[in-house]
Amino acid sequence: MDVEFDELKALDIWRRAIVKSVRLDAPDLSARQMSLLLTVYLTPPPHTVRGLANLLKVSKPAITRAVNRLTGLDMVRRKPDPDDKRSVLIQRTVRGSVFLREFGDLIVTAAKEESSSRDDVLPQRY
Amino acid sequence: MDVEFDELKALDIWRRAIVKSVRLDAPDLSARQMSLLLTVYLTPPPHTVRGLANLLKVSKPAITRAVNRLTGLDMVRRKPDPDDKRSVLIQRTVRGSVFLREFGDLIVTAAKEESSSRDDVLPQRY
DNA sequence: ATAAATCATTTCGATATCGGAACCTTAAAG
DNA sequence: CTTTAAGGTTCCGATATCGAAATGATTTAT
Repeated sequence: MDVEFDELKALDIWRRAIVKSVRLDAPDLSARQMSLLLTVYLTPPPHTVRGLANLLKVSKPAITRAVNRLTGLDMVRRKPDPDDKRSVLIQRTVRGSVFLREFGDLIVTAAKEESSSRDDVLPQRY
Repeated sequence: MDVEFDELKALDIWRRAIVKSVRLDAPDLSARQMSLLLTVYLTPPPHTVRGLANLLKVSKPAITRAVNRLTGLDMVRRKPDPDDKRSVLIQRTVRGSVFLREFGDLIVTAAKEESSSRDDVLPQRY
């Protein structure tokens, strides 16, 4: 019961945050892309294609594609590894930091609102 | 200061949850698709294409596409509106409920983990 | 009854992503 | 030195999604 209540609350915070993000016309990132972005920003470097593929349990080409997308958005960047010229380090960017800062703020705001105002949830016709 | 800390904590919970979801090979939903799914499950019906488009501030064809995807996954279903034959109601399914239940559990679990070990995992700045 | 507005989908050409195999470069092993 | 392994990208055909305009079906307004 308590668990179910927590789950519902958690899901609702998640909903509020992601709905706001979509409404703000943020880049429409997939779960893979978002998980990669968050990993690069919130876990200790170095981050490599191989390492991210293992962590997320997806193929290396899938990581390459996600990095391509995020690089196109200037949210991460590739840096050749000086110690192993086969390897590429995935690093942060200013834009990525800004995006995640704002996204974090959306979550915090959503958590604070937490079922106080229901203005934005009511369907149109009533 | 406190705000930044909360944001970081929130982002890290988000990271843990979404990384786990990706690792579990859950459907790779986009932000739009996830926001639509959560809205259908957590806000009061009825849900229509038009209403969802207004709520998420995206075009109606974008909603149609997202509903197509989620329908293919059997996570929502279309039901013709008996009162207005132009309209289509987007409704829940068993599979969608199960998915969100599990996803909610991932968030709750991530939130519990977070409070225990954070210093080891988080970088100094983001 | 006719015209206008509404709801959702379809179409269009273009781009993005899919999984998996093949590829290239570099590093390590023999 | 040659061979094998590792790291990452590119290729392949196929599918998915993009925004914008057009379409079909139904409802509302004149």
